[in-house]
Amino acid sequence: MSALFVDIILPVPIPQHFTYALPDDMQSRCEIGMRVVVPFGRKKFYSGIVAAIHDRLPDYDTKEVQVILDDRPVVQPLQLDFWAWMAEYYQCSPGEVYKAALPSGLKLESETVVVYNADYHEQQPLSDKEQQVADFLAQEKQCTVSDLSQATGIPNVVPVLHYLMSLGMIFVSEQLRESYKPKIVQMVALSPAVRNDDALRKAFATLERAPKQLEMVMQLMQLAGYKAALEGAAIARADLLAKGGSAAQLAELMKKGIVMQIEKVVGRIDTQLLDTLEPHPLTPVQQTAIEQLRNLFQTQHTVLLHGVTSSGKTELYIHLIHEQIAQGKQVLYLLPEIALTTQITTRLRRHFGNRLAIYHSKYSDAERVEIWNDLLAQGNFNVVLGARSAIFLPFTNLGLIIVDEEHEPSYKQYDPAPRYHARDAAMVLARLHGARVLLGTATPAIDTYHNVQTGKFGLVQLFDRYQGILMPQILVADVRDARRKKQMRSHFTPLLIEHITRALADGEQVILFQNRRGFAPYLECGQCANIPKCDHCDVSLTYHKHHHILTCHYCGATRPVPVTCPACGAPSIETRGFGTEKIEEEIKLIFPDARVARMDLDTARTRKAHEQLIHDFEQHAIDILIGTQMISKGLDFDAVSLVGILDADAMLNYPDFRAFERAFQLMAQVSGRAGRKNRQGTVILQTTNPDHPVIQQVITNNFAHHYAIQIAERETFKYPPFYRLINITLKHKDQNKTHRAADNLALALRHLFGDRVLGPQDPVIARIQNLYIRQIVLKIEKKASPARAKQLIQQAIHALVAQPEYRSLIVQIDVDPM
DNA sequence: AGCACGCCGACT
DNA sequence: GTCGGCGTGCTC
Repeated sequence: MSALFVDIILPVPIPQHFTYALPDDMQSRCEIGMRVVVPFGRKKFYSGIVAAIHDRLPDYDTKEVQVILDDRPVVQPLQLDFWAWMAEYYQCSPGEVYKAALPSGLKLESETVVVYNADYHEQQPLSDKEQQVADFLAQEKQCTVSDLSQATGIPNVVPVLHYLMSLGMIFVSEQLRESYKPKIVQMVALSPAVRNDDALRKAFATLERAPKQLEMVMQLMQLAGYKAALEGAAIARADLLAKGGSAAQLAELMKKGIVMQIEKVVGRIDTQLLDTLEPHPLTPVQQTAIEQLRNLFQTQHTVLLHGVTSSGKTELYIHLIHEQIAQGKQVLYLLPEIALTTQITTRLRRHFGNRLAIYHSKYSDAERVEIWNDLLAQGNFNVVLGARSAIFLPFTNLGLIIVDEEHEPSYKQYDPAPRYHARDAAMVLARLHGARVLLGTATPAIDTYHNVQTGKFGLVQLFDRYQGILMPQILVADVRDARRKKQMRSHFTPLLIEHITRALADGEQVILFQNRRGFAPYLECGQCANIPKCDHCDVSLTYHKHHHILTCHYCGATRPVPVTCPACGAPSIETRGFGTEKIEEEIKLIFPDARVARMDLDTARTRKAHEQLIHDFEQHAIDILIGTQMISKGLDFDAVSLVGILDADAMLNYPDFRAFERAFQLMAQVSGRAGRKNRQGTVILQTTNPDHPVIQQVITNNFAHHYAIQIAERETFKYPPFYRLINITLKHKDQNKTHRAADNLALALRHLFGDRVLGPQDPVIARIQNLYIRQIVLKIEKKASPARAKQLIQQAIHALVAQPEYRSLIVQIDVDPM
């Protein structure tokens, strides 16, 4: 047998595979896609993925594969192709894709464990720190380095360990810890020896003077069923003890050999069969739509379903999923994280029962591992409802990918790499599977709609609201006018106040939208106009009144609120601007009898808190809900008659070529929350600029006009979808170096790309966490080869960081930035 | 990304 | 004098 080597993907941001020798005895067992444990660096061990097996001897010394962890691949060849595409397209390392793709329970990493040497008896004089560590270890026998550091309170404990190791007092070893643990339930059954009538009778006789124990055996047999119990059926120990009786009695029964305890591995995911609903019959309009979809999918890979809110898109999805399942295919249903609420999950659960897996960040990692393994084994699941990371699951037979709320910018991952767009990646994934993609939204992304216009995507429209719900009427409240007439009550126009009052009087619910959390975006000294800024970032600090603290929304740093101005000493610190917290406070003052709640990142951080708020609002325990864009997604409420958009201007004044697109989407989406059966909802849009084209487009619900204006601008100013953007971000803690490096790189790129290079320029926030930031943007023609462009960019970056001066420069590439 | 090596400031 | 800060270089 010739020597074999394996190329391994390791979870490090180094743009290559690592080649290891495969020991002879592993050669027959090793397959592509399996996990192996390999040594990496001076001491660490990692689990990596076998990407290739070959016999090409590398020109460096190889280390050996230590263990093969799996007896079948956990990553399939098709997935590895997908990973390779992603690493290439989004310009990151294979290891970064691996890190994003696998649930952490399947990624192992070694940890240094310190072991106390029991044979060590020498007395050496030790320093305080050394004595402290020695005492702790003498007691604990062994401990991880991080636990040791925490227990002793010594931040840098490694040098101490080095010294104690040289004395022979301790050893260190690298241990892999398996973070995924199958869930085990203790079960109780009759011992084999008593599993016949005769033996059981005799056993009962011995329990004559232990009535409690006898009773427990009877309980066991009742719970398991008499006949089944005799065949060895087991019941959960916890269930048995819940019927009364003590652990001591159970222990006694085990000692007598009458019952036995068994460990059973159970899934965390509820797989019991549920009664599932048949799909509801479709309305004629929906029926037409679904037929159009089926026809288009004959010829198109991707179809856009452009349907207004409440037009029954979800019902169409459910029908299509049923069709796919009937054909033995799998379906992936993607939603942005914030839209994955219980409302949608319970609805799908009712239809697909235990065939539906839900995969997103608020589920535990152990659950994610189980979903992964189930799909790999082609077990229960054939529908996955998930956030963007669900595209990495090991599908075997994908027939359809639904990307709902297709326009959502949160489908793009920004940090850490891979900076992928789940919608675009889903289309690549679908091609690999020969599957179709359905994009759904009420407000298509400009890029997507352009693909429809050019015939790349099919289009199905659904403009009738379900069950006769009317589109809301949208009214503009002119803030500038109200201010001039001194009619504003804090941040509310008379029109908004009037409508809130009426809605409350009619027992209806109100949603107020303000896309900014906290109390006030910044503080300002009334005397000298000084604004408290973050020490590490170039942003003003946001005032959070509830916690009475100033927070930086970029690095999370907090500071106490100054009583007097730090610059001039005047006691005249004033709040400026307004966030959800301030709106909440003011609404409570104006409507003291209304039940008011706030939903933003601060109040809905956990899944529980989020669901509680939604539940309370559904149950009408809340009259007025104030929220950020969190409220614009995935929520359908029946009794919302009024939606207030408090500050439309903030969205329009954002310096980004997609600002108008996003403002339109947000306002249209939020407006979609208004409206109820049999009655028209109202949206009040507060702005200082009622004539702004985007405001007009929202009022008239005129997507076509919005698209026409936007697409013309994109073409004129060379933006997507006509050009492909690549953002290059440079970061360095020295401002001068950041600037010089950026100028250098821009110059080099101009030689290659000419005036397709923009900048360098300061990003909106020019310093985050003490790193100064510059940005270069490249606009590449759509027809040009992106691979070639990326290759040239990489070369230019390599040449730059090869200069000693720019060694610690951080360079990030963001392909198709949002 | 980790991790170790190596060179300069604030403490015994 | 050293303890310990983080700049720098390397990982098959």
